[in-house]
Amino acid sequence: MDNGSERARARRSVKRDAILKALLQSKSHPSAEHIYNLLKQELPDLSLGTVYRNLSLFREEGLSISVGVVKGQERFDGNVSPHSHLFCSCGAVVDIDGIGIDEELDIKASLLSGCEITGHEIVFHGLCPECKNKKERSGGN
Amino acid sequence: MDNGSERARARRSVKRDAILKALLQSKSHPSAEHIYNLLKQELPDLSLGTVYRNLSLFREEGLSISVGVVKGQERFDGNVSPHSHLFCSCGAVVDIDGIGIDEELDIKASLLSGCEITGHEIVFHGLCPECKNKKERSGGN
DNA sequence: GCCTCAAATAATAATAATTCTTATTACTGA
DNA sequence: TCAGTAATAAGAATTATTATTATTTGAGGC
Repeated sequence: MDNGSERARARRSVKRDAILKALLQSKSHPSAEHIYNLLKQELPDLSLGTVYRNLSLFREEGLSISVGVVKGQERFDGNVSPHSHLFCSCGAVVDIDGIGIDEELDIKASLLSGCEITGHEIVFHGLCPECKNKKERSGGN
Repeated sequence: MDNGSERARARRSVKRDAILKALLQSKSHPSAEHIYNLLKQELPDLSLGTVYRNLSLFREEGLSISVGVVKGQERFDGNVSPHSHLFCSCGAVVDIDGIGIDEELDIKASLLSGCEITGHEIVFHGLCPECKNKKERSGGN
């Protein structure tokens, strides 16, 4: 087989690399705008459209995932291994590691629904550590 | 009988009732636009803003939930009892009933992360029955 | 039956996120 | 060097959602 076509995609690109690196290093599950603001300093001629474009590419290539939409903005994660997230009412998205994925659930759901299930994720709701502390300090609970 | 203050809120509103009824009857987890198109026939002077406004109210009042954003559009569900959903790549959202919520998970996640967890949901990915059939008929597995 | 008040509504303007378009630039292979 | 291709920036266009404003509706008191 001819991997010329392979070589043809996803080569050279300073900005692509910077966007991917920023995504991989971030723990905050950033939005496109978030990454744009982060990189604008070191890459002043970066455009928001380029960030959107590359984030879409990463997702298609399996280099990243979308963890959901918060306040209208899509949030991304460079950690593609299966793990869970908590969505805080303040807008923060927090990794929840250590919750195993029960593959039996997919089989069960498939039988129950007649759907073809390729996987699942667990979405937690509540308060991130900061908001939890703030609430406790102000007398709640 | 006189419970004036009760009567004072959420009384009269043909449109509110129609929107709520459409949401409760729908199994497709409609978007605001979806409901608007549905009701426009019987209520020609319904406005999209009214649909958005009432869907927000329902969510605040606990009469409905948001199940997520698909292709930029928020999708709602009048079934507020805990249950799971499958998100198909075609945009369909399918109820997955019969998957119990494991409350132990919330406690475990809380201990693991330092977050305050108020609940969780399971989000399945895959193909809805229609897309599954289509795929099988066209030869793929 | 009229009047007043408050809430619901429609229409539309405004806003915000995302996608699309176009021209330009940079790299690659011949 | 040159042609071809992909990446890019900038901004226009699109789309979903929210905010604003004036109007309408219905309830209750007179």
